[in-house]
This record gives sequence, C-alpha cells and structure tokens, in this order.
Amino acid sequence: MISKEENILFAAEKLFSEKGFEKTSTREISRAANVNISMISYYFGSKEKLLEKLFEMRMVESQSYIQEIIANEKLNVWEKISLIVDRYTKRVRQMKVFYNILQTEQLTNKNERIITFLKNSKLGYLKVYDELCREGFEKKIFKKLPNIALLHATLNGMMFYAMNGLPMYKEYFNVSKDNSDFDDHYFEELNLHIKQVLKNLLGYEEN
Amino acid sequence: MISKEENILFAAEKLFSEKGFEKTSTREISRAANVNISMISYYFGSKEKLLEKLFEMRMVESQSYIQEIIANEKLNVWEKISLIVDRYTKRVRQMKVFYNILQTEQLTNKNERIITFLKNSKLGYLKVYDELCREGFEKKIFKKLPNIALLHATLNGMMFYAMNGLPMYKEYFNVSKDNSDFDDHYFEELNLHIKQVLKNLLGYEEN
Amino acid sequence: MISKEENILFAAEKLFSEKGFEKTSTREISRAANVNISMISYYFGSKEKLLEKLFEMRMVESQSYIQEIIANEKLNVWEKISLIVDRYTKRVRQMKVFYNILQTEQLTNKNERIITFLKNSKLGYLKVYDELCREGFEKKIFKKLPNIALLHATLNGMMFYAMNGLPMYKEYFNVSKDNSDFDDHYFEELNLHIKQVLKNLLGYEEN
Amino acid sequence: MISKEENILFAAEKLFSEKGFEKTSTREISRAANVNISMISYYFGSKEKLLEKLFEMRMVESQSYIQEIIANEKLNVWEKISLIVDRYTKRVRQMKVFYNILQTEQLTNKNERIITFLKNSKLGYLKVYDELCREGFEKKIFKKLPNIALLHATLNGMMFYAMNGLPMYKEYFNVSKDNSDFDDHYFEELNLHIKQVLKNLLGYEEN
DNA sequence: CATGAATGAGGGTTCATTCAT
DNA sequence: GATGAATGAACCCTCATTCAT
Repeated sequence: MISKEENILFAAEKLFSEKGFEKTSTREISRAANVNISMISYYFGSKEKLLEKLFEMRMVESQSYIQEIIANEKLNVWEKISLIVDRYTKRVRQMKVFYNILQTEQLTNKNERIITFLKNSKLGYLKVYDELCREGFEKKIFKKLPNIALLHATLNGMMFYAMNGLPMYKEYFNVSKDNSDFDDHYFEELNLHIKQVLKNLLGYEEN
Repeated sequence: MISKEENILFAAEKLFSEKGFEKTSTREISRAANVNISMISYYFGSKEKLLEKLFEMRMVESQSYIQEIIANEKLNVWEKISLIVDRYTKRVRQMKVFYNILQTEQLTNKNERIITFLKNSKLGYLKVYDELCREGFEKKIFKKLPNIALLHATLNGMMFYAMNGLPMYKEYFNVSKDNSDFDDHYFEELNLHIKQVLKNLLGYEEN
Repeated sequence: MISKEENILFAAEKLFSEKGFEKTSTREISRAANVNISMISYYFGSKEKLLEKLFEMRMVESQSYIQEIIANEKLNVWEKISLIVDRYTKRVRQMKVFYNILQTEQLTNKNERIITFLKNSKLGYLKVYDELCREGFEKKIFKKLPNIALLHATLNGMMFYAMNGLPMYKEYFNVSKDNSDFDDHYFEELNLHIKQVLKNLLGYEEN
Repeated sequence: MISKEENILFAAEKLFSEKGFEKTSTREISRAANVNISMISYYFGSKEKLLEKLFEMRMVESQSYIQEIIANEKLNVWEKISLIVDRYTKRVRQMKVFYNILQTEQLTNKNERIITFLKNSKLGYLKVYDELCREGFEKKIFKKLPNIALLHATLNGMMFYAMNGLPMYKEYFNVSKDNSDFDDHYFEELNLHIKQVLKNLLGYEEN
C-alpha cells in the first residue's frame, strides 16, 4: 500500500524530471498523484519543500552503500573503486528520473538546503576517492596519483553524459528507441569503459 | 554601438544562465536590458523564441571552427583532435554562460527547434569524431577504435562536469573563490587531462 | 481546571483582539489553545459562531451589574450614574481585549446575532441613561436635560478613545510603555474627567 | 474623466469601509471598479499598498486645512478651536467611508506605514491643541488648562462614536433610516455639543 | 467523544503577451 | 517603428470545514 505522501513524491519526481521543477505546476502534480492540490502544501509545506524532501530521500539512499564498501576489509582499493563504479552506474540508471532533476537543479537551483545536500554529497565522494587513490598509490597498487578533481569530474561527467546522450546515440547508430537490449549492452559497456579510463588514470594494471 | 535587440539577447543569456529559463521573467530581462517589457515580444515574438534565437546565434558560431580544422590538410588526425579539444575547452570556458543554459535546456526543453539544433550539433560532432578515429585507426596512428558514443560522452562529460564542478573543487582544495590563477591552471590541466584520456582511448602514443 | 472549550474561547479572544477576526485563522487559534484544528468546528460549529459565543459570554457579564445599580434604592440618580461610570471604566480596562474586538466588529461585522447583541446592549444603556436623566431633571437634581444620544456618544466615545489612545499619549508625554503607574493614574483621571463632563452636561453641582 | 487608478482607489475605499480590509477580496475590488483584477497589483503593487495609498491620499488632504487655520492671525484661540471643530465635523461626515476604515485599521492593522501615518497625524493634532490651550490659558481667554490627552480623546471620541452610533440613535428615536433632515439636524447639534463640552473643559465663556 | 487527514473553494499575485496609440 | 497600459490565465498557497475512524 502506497501512501498519498509517497504518491505525490513519486509523481512529482517524474514530472520534475520530464519538464523541470519550474515548469511543473502543483496542479499537474496533484493530478498525476490523484490527490487534491492542497495536499502538497499539507504534506510538504510548499512545492519547493517537496523538492527538498525528494532530494533528502534519494541522497540519503545513495550515501549508505558507499560506506559499506569502503568499510569492507576483504576488498583491496581497486576492488573498492570498481564496486563503487558498479553500484553508481546501476543506481544512476535505476534512478535516471531523479538524476535528471539533480543535474538540472545543480545548475540553476538557489535553494540552500538542496545546495548543501549536493555539496556535501560531492565533497564526501571526493574525500573517498582521495583516500582510496592515496592508499592505492602508497601501497604501489596504483602507479599514478591523479588530480582528484579531474578524476571525479571524469567519472561523473562520463556517467551523466552517457546516460543523457543514450537516445541520441541510438539515433546515430540507427537503433530503435524501444530496443532495451541495446540499452543493457550499452550500460555494460559503459561500466567497463569507465573502469578502463580509471585504470589508465590510476596506472593500475590487472595481473 | 550595441542594438536593443542584442541588449536583450545578452541580458537574457546571463539571466537564463543564472536562474534558468523558466524562473527568469520577461520583466527581469527587460529591466536588465533597460528596455520596455513589450520589446521582447516585439523583437523576438515570444520569450521562447528569444531562447531559440540565442541558441541559433551561439551554435552557429561553434559550428564554424570545426569545419576549418578538419579541412586543414597540414594536420594529422591526432593534431586535429587535439586542436578541436583546444578550441572546445577554450570556447566552453568563454561561453560558460551559454553552455550553462545549454546543459539545462537539453535535459528538460521540449522546444522542437532547440532539440533539433542540439541534436544536429551533436550528430555532427559524432560524425567528425567517427571519421577521425577511423582514419587514424586505418592509418595505424591509433591502435584502438573505441566506441564513438562513449568517446563522445567521455569528452563532453569531462568538459562540462569539470566546468560546473570548479567552484566545489576550489572549496575542497581550500582555494579562494576569487583566485583566477587557480582557474587558469585548472583549465590548462583539464585540457591536458582530456587529451591524455583520449590518447589512452585511441591507443595513441606520441613519438 | 480550564476546559478545552474555554481554552479555545480565550485564545480566540486574544488573537481576534490583536489581529482582527478575519486575519486570525482557525489554525492559529487551535495552536494557541493547544487543541486540534477541528475542535473549533466541533465545539462551536464554525469560526463565526465562536465569535458569537464570545460576544454572548462577555455581554451577558456586562448586563448584570447595571440592573443591580439602578435597583439600589439607597442611591440617588447622580450616584447611580457615577457608579455606572466607575464600573464601566473598570470593566473596559479589565476587558480591554474584548472591547477591542467589539469596536472592530461593530464597524464591519454583518453577523445578525452579533448586531443584535450590540444593538440591544446599547438600546438598554440608552434607556437607562434616559430614565436617570429624566428622573434627575424632574427631581431638580440636574438643571439640564441633554440629548441622550449625544450624552451616550460622549460617554462611550471618551471611554474607548481614551483607552485606545493611551499608548500614543504616553509617547506624546515621553512616558515609557511599561510604566503602569502612569496607566493607573491615567484611568483614575479619566474617570474623574468623564464625571466632570457629565456633570456639565447634566447641570449637576455637588453640594 | 476619472482614471482607472482612481476608480480602483474609490471602489476599494467603499468596500473596505463596508466589509473591512481583510474580508474584501481583490476580485471584488476589481469587479466594483470595473477593471481587470491584475490592475490592482499593476497600479499599487499589492492590496496592502492600495490601502497605504488610500491612507496617504486621505490623510494628506486632512493635514492641509489645520495649518491654514492656526496661521490665520485674525482669529483668537477659541475661534481657531471652534473652526477646527467645524471643519473636522464636516470632514468626518463627508469622509465617513474613509473614517470607518481608519477606525478599524487603527485597532488591528500592523502595517508600519499606516501606523506611522496615524501616529504622526494624531501627534500633530495633539501639539496643535496643546499650543492653543496654553496660549488661551496664558492670555486668560481660558480659565482652565485641561489634560491635553483627555481633551483629545473626548473630542475625537465624541465625534466618531456619534457618527457610528447615528443609525442606532435613529432607531431609538423611531426615526426612519432615510430621514436625512434628522441627520442634518443631528450633526448640527453634535457640532454645538462638542463646542459646549470643550468650553466647559477650557473654562471659556462667551461674552 | 474526539481526532487529524483530507477537501475544494478562494485567496493575492505574477506571468507572458497584446493592442491602441 | 516603438511604446506602455492593460489583459486574462495561471501561478502557489491558505482557508474553514468535513468525515471516516
């Protein structure tokens, strides 16, 4: 049983992703969620706080798995990075709708809470990558110690641009929009591609 | 002497970049451009057509240099790619304001003309990269023939994410917001970084 | 032990006085009374009926003392008038919060029951003053028989305007807002002032 | 020719007087003024600023005549006071609609500009009365020097309460609502009554 | 007897655009 | 060609009240 509150949240997520936050009206959300328009204010306070709630929910979800990975002592640094990429790729694909919103909002949104969510999330990832890279370099697992900002930008940039560009690439390759086998293959290839680029950046060679 | 029309165009570009298209009102644009509100409809037809005009103007500008490079017979394929990256990096930095809009609009905009501009632009680049890669591979200058979609996504993703993330990276490195020396160095490093990643993807080794 | 119903009534009275009936929301009342919003409709039927109840309560209270005074055979007419003024002055000061509401509502309220409350109350006072003035005139205690409407308007007008204007007068006299000694003295003086004006209007001279 | 702006202002004044500021909707005002609803924001910025404008307009009007009177060297102090009362009575009757609003708003309104308008106006009157009373007392025209606050409260209280109470008094005297002869006589009597009360307060006797 | 989630109407305001001048 | 007053639709939100529990 899905609650009205969640109904609103998910309906809003979809619409924000498709049309952007500003272009989505509370009326549309209420219609899509099949609830009265006043429920948005009732549950969330305002349209903007609904967006905040959405960010809070989705970003808390994402924060959990990374801690789990870096705490796992059975994995070496490359395995950790590799696993993070696996999870991240998977997650971005699953949560495409939300990451669409995220990308838009981080470019124009001036909401303080959302800015803080995003910044803290990114700074957290930077720190993790920083530590893993240093550790790998000190243990001579990695031969290079890359600029962590550029490594982060490369990883995330590839991920998001690849996701966003997929429909256009399908068109370039003359693949039907509905061909989901292509998608599966594409994301698999993307995952390997990202890891290959990272290996090169880190100077890591699999035995 | 700058015309009223251009005044509006540039004022709108700045505001769209800062606040997003939807959140920018025609009143704000007219105030910033120091013209009457009705001039926007008068010159451009509507707010949306103003955005179209902006895209048209900026994207036509970008299309010109690439043809020039690939037509230059004095350059080998890697030099061409290298030059494209140089120009692109420079351009994205210079036109940061516009590329901010571009990134937002390509995620949510449903305007047909703008979608077409963007798609054609990207398909054009894809074709160029495709041809250069094939040529380099055939001429054994490159050892690998990478997935062109992933190469494109990597190149563009790195570029945009690195640009957007700069303020956050400065914070991570405890660098003052106003430190433009850092910026200069950052973009220089970014340029080299992009080329290094491309070299690896293409299996290109400098003599 | 104060009941929830009374809690609401007194919280509403305070808020109506401070902000006016219209600007006070049921949410605010419920918050101030520490009860659920629906209790207002539950106990009183509606926000408007809550106001009616408030008027009913306060005006019934005020009606009682006047009958007591005019029935007292030990007092002569002037003593009766003097006592009414004493009680009225005291009551208006004590019930300042309610009389604030009363003044506002009699100017704009269209609620029939409230209009009737107010009208009956005033007509009752008019009748009392009328009878006392006539009796005093016939018994030659008063030398004049003033227009009873103007006498009523003068008495009430002085009272309410003096009450409302107090903060401003304090400012004029450079007296601190918190100086309650000034207030005590002010209301004492007001009481004497009202009686003096009445004496003049009635042509009454103390032995 | 009456402008749209004035149309709105006067329509709003009437409605505010009848129903109170809060209970009057912008839609009603626009309907009454026969203009589009958005014109209120267009001309005045907001409903509240419309009220401010109304106060500004009416109170500036009232400030002018008093200066004229006190500057007139041909009049002695009593004649000045008498003339102020004449004008004030006349004005309150003419501007009944506005003074209704004024009375309501000074009890509940929290708008700073309006509070300031009202306070300054009253402090101005207090000062004028203060000076005239002192002058009259020093010149032995008046035998008494009354508490200026109480004098002010008495004058204004009588005026407003008499105006507000008129319909009720007519009912008490069994006079038809539509009998305007009664009104004329009533206000004439009120004017004399006020002056008589003031004479008593000031200890002034006409030769 | 009491609750609080849910309602629908209406609130004030802002929007992009039009049109008479 | 250029203006700015004026428009009506749509915006988000808050309101008093209801009703299932």
